Amino acid sequence: MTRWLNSEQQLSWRAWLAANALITDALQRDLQAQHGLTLADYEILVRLSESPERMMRMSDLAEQTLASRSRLSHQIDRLAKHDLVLRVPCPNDKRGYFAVLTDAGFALLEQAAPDHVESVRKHLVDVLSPAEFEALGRLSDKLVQALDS
Amino acid sequence: MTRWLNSEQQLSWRAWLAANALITDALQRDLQAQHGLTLADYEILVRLSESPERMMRMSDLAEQTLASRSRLSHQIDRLAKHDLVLRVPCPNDKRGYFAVLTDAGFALLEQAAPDHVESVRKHLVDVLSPAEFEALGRLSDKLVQALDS
DNA sequence: GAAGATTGAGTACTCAATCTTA
DNA sequence: TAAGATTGAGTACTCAATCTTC
Repeated sequence: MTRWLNSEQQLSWRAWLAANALITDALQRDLQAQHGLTLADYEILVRLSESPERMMRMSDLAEQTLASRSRLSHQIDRLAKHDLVLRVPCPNDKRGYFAVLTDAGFALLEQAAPDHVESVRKHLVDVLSPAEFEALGRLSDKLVQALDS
Repeated sequence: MTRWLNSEQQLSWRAWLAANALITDALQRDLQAQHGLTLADYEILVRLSESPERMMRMSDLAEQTLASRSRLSHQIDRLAKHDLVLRVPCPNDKRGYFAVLTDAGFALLEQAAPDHVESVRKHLVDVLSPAEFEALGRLSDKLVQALDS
């Protein structure tokens, strides 16, 4: 027997869907218009910039950015074509590669970051009170934990 | 001067991003594997099924499903190719078209709906307490309201 | 045989240009 | 000129197949 959602749950569910789609689109539009990057591109640059030597193994990067390996591979192709990242073979494991952030990539990230933070604040963080935003974070984290198992 | 996010806000922000991506992917995977539909396809079928005569103007449908007109047009092409929807010219406004849910489309939706609800419960609704899920809905709704203005 | 990573074909989305009627 | 809707070209993602090294 199907346990349908009641009408309040329906509304919550649709609000969640809509918030996701609208905010993601808004952030993506800003980032694209201002710096020619997709959100996924931006995430990659951020992760690399936070890593030692500004490099990460392809598989680790895929995992952290929630992308499939295949998708990441195509994405790195595109970023490499614009000289924002570089592929370097791994000396220890000859199957592996590192993606390395170039100086140009780092420079672009430094340019984009303030605008992106502003955009995240405008569409998400500053729309809620600090307590509300924290609550949203806690709920989101709970959902993530559940999915990882 | 850029107002960066503090480290707690960073964590909340990343949790929100991750929850979005993971849950959307999980729902999409289930729907695709079980019924060969994307989430966007499903939304279209739902909206049509809830409308009088099971039909809607293309522009209204685009607005409700948060798609661009161009994207909706391509999507309806694909759904029409599988005989799940149908295009019908609007008699009052000769510029306009209706998308109409076919019997086959309705039947597929009836098949898919129970599985999809189960999937939504499993990955989202039932992971949280009723109060938590309601809170998530309220916060999401607040975000949506803000974006609409 | 399994893990790291890439490839190509098919599918889906975006953006600007276009067509038609209001 | 605006609005409703579509089109096609370019770009991005998915899935299964492949290659290489472990």
